[in-house]
Amino acid sequence: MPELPEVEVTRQSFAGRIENARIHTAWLGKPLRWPLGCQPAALAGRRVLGVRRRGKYLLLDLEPGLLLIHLGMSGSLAFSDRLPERGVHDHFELITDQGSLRLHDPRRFGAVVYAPDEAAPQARKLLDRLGTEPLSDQFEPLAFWRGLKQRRSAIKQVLLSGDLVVGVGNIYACEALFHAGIRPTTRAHRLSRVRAARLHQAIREVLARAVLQGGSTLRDFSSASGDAGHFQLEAAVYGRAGQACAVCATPISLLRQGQRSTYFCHSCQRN
DNA sequence: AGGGTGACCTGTCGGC
DNA sequence: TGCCGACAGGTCACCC
Repeated sequence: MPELPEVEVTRQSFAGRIENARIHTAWLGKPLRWPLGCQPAALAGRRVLGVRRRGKYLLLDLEPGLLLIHLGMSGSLAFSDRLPERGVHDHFELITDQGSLRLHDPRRFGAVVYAPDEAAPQARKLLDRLGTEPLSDQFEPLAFWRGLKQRRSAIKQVLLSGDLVVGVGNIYACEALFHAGIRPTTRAHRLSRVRAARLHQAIREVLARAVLQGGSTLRDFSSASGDAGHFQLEAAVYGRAGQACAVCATPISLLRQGQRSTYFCHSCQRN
């Protein structure tokens, strides 16, 4: 479910409310992608100082410690002072004096990992390889283009790999490539500096717009406050195979790249 | 070392 | 109605 916009919207929806909360109880259900790395009971009594985001990870700064939360494909968080009874797909919960934070994740590709701090191996293992934050000033067109020049695989695969730029998943890779007029199969190293700059801009605009729209709700994503996203309603290509392109009316094409669906306009997007 | 593939897990949907 | 395969927002370990 969650790409950068969904993760950021989730963060914004509960960061302020959990700030300075004292953890009363931590509860762990079925195994997630990785083990927590500590006993849940060891988290009791700690404070939650705040919530940051790095790529698709949420970082809960504790006193002391750090919790890394990844939503995988089907995860979502809920934060409230009164949550309904736990369901079969609820697998982690932090009960605090300001409300409960609960992870719902049917496929369990998500994870909650404890690390003593950000420099600890448990955290570095997950964060070290991550590329640049696309909405930060660190993300520059020229550096992006230089990075692309070193990669021979299809541009969409490079975006999804997350080692050049983070947070771009299947939906927003398709959308950004459409807005930049670039065919998803184009080899990254063949993009000109001008087209790389166009893609750089498209990534920023698409992600920023999606955050404003509350993310994309395809099946059941909602923020930690329970609000659905609306960006899917303005997707130009994602999930629209066979429908007319809004720009040129050509039917949107569908192909598979690395076992993922790619949507694009054969006419608007060129090699 | 870059690049491609299978694996993880559950739910849903379309076709027969 | 029921069964079966394909597919779903991610990413890691493993091969060449």
